[in-house]
Amino acid sequence: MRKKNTVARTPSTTSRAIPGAGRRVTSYDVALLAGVSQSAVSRCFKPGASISQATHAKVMQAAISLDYIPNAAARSLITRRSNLVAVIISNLANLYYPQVLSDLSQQIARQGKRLLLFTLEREADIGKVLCDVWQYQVDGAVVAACLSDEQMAEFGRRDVPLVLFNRSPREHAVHAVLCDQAEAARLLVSRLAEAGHRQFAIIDGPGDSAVAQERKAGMLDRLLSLGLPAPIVVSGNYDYASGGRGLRKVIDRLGRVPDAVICGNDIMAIGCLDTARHQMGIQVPLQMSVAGFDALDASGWLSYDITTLRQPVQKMATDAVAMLGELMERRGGSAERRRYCSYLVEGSTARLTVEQPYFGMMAAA
Amino acid sequence: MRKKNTVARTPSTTSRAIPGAGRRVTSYDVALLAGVSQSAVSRCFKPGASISQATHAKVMQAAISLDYIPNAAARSLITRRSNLVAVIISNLANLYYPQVLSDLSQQIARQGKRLLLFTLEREADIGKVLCDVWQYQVDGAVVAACLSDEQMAEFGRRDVPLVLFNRSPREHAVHAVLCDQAEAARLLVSRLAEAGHRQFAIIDGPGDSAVAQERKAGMLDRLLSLGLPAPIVVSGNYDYASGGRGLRKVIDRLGRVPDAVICGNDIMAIGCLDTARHQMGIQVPLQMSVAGFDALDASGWLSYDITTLRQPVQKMATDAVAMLGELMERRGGSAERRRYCSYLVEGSTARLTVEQPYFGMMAAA
DNA sequence: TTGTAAGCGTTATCAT
DNA sequence: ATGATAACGCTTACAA
Repeated sequence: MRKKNTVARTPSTTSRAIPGAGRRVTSYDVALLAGVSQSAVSRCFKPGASISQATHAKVMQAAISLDYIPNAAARSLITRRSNLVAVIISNLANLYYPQVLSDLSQQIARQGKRLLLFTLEREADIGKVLCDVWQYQVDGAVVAACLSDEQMAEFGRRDVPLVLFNRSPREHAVHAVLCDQAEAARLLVSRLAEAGHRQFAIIDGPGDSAVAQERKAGMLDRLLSLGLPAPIVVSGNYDYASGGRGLRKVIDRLGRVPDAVICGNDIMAIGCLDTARHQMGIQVPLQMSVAGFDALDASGWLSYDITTLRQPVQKMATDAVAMLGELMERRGGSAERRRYCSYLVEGSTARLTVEQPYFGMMAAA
Repeated sequence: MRKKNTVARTPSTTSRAIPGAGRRVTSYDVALLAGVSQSAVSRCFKPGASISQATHAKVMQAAISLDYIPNAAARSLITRRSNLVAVIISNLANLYYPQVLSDLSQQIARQGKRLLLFTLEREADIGKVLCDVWQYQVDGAVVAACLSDEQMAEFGRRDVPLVLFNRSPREHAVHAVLCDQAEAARLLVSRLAEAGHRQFAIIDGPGDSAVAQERKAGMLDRLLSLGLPAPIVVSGNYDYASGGRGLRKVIDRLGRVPDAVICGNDIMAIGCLDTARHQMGIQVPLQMSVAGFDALDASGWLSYDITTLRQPVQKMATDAVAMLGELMERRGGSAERRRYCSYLVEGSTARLTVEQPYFGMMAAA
């Protein structure tokens, strides 16, 4: 019955109803040419299989002359491993941290896996995407987007190892690498408060960014516990323009320049800074401090030198894939949640130490 | 014989030698539960197959209750379509144009395909990557990296539609979307020359960037044909620091400030500009013009407002996938090469018009 | 070490 | 409209 298969494979049978292509080269073709069995061919492509030098050579020669490459679909059907890793990332995250995707890609390749990429225009699209993920029987997934509890549970049910990237799962049994955004935000507020800032303003990130919500929550939390006046909170959407717009709204609402503006990310901080300096003539940091989050490359440029919080994103990406790798090898293992700390990059857009009083007076004048 | 399969699928057979997972849910399980044949189940998941309402409902209900999702590997084995599109992109390109990857991803998803991503640390890695591409039987590929003629030919031999992104194939029969880098560079040089710049300097991109080479060639070409003095050429690697370093080298070699510095991309232009203004006290554009390529978001920020050339990358990405889509539908079609023009963004870092003489004198003073 | 044969989970081609 | 049944191209016992 398989014989029939072998016969059907002679070059004479050319006409096929398949739309485009001429027949594909299979391991049978190679076997025929090399004068060995099909399984011998298969073994030649399996590292560490028992094969004699002689046949290996014959097979490889035949394979090369036919341009033969094993078919991953057929292989994964029988081995039940696709060697695919899904990466699900929101568009936002990709645009602001292109480095992350590059790192994930490198690390996944290093593990001998391929990367199936899904980007989300809106986080709400994740349902459809997951359906694709299941179809392709990925061996694991790194997700930098919001999953519902039910969605996380489905990974468990389908035995697909999952590592969340920068999302804190409510559900306990989920692996994650994450940066404590709220704690970072608290740290920043504390440092600014110590340096004497009292009236804060927050230019918040978009509502569908989990990271933005955590940052805001951390700020509000610490401001409250320090007994400082309620901050002005305006919303932005992480882009340059909303930094400038946000600052204008803040000043409008407050009737004056706040002591410190904390922006949900560095892009907005840069926008805010540019508007303050170039359009409103505000001296930063003398009259007002500006701080952001992320420590982008641009944040360190001479024209900005933003005071910001750096997340070790590269390390996080590397570790996420390493974690996933272990999960894929020996499935199971207890849920691990690896936390990373942001650290403060003390740029020059915020006063972080108490000035001599008269300096402060002069600046205000 | 298939019967055996059906039997083997009763819940009683639980023990399997497969490492981790319990048995997967297959269409046989669904068929059994719904009380129909396996092929009926298959048809239910094929859009536009002939199925009665009644059975469709029964099957879907069973499928949902079992969490059944068709297996893409098995499907692609028989249909000879993986519904995968490979995207091969150099790390460089991804970091500087994250938008491109996002756009490609969206468009590929819109065509009902999934994106298999390969990023290249070095362009030399492409050989290994291609091997993976063949294994996974992708339906098509978008490549933003350098391919040898032989490599392009292999796409043809294997009947995998290919669209090059921003690489001009020497080979004729290859589809591509590209931006004429050399022409853009010539345009820029001409405009600067018209405005009176004579001594040019070039801060070149890295040697393994095809785009950088084309840009440089275009500049040199036009400078020569205009009979202008030979430019100082120093090499950079597309990052911020090499912009500043490049400027210092240029001034070192020239013994004075050049009339115009053209940088291989905007990041270097920004670095050059920052160093000129903040560290060397050079007035831009009064004493020296600075220009770049790409029109990044950052190039438009108030602190910079770089004079630069914009490539319609978003449109290019969209069109590349559209082209690929057509190729995948009705295979074949004549090789199309879609060219796009860069257009000049007249920022404020370069003089583009002839100043009144005495203004020029004042500036120099 | 090698060959034989039984799947892996689908879709496609037939009859019915 | 539905159900048998034969591929698809591979890996992996098992036997030789």
